[in-house]
Amino acid sequence: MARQQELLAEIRAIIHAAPLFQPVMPRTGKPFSVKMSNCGPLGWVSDIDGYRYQPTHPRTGEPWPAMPGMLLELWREHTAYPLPPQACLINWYEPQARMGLHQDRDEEDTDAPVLSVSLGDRCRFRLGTRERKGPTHSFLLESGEVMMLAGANRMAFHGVERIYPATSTLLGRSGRINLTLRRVTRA
DNA sequence: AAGTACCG
DNA sequence: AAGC
Repeated sequence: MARQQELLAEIRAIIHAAPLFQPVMPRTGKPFSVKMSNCGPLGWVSDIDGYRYQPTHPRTGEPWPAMPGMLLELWREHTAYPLPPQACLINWYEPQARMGLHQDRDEEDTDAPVLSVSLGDRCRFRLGTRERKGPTHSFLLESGEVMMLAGANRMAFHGVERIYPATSTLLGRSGRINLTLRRVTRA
């Protein structure tokens, strides 16, 4: 719990420097229901032109804040990957926010696992296979849980079906923060 | 046309 | 209403 509070404080400082932005779907411009920011040398963004990783914030033009040491440690402890993560995507879910089924496929390095940390309210998470219409199952994810998508699951479709408001007091209000650590380039 | 981090 |  104290570790979660400590991590949350780091994330709040990051969001202060690199404000949450509202991504939109490529081509259609439809806004996502989640808000995003990033830390680390690269950040994931989505706008009318497409999905990509870039070194700067789309609105401020500033480099993303540094990745907190705690996250680098988590990566080292949980993945046995030789290279450090380059991007930490911060997804902010208001209670009504969702994330449709998708794959994380904008990374060159698809051997590196994807590591996710949940903070705040519980959510129902859905995990499938590498095929969009493959079978899926869903389960609860709660504050403090660390989930790794590796091996056969690295390219699995996944999404967030629902947030359960007021199921955690960590944030001081309803909502969920998900941190997703990724290695982007190969070397 | 597929495909889809949108949508129902 | 979720789970699909």
